[in-house]
Amino acid sequence: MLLWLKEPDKNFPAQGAHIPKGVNFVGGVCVGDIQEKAGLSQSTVSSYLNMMQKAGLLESFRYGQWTYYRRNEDTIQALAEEIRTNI
Amino acid sequence: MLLWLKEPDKNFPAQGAHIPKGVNFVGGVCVGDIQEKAGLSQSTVSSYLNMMQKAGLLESFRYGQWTYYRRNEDTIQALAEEIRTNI
DNA sequence: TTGACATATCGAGAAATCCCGATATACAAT
DNA sequence: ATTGTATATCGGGATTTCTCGATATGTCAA
Repeated sequence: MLLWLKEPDKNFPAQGAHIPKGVNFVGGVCVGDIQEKAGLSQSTVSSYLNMMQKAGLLESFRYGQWTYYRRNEDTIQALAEEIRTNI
Repeated sequence: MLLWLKEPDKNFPAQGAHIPKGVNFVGGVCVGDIQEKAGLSQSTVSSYLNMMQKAGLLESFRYGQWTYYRRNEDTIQALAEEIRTNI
């Protein structure tokens, strides 16, 4: 999922249909689309995304009944760097 | 264990008492010393080390009844780099 | 307010991983 | 040959992770 979210346009249908005007949350993908691509149950995908958000790897914004997730590049890169230097 | 093996001198007793003259395997630590430090059973540690060796993260050499393991920096660094660039 | 939809949470079975004791193997010293 | 020591392998119980269906929560539209 993390890798898919590197290229949302390539891996998911166009997003933002339910995002209100004036809001800026580029690169976010709603749970349903991620779930469909993953082929896992809705509950599984929802909880994975939630975990990754709590871990800081993703950030999420809710618009109405939709929740959009996108990568938090800062923490992802920090983690990658941490691994690379300390492993 | 991987991290301990970054600094064998610091984390383990002096090695090489059973390594024959003329052989060059610096930085290797025998299973028994790793097991003692880990506080896990002998079988567990042995199998972990074996797995890591099969995965390419460690290399091992046997001298008599002793097996010495040390880090394979090349593959470890390659893995780290792979993670950093593709995550 | 009711019904429909998107997502979140809960409880639990299936599968994988962790880790052990018992035993096998390999080598060294007697 | 036999014994002792270091490591490897095997079988299985305990724990954790994975994943699901059922249900709850929140939101929109009629």
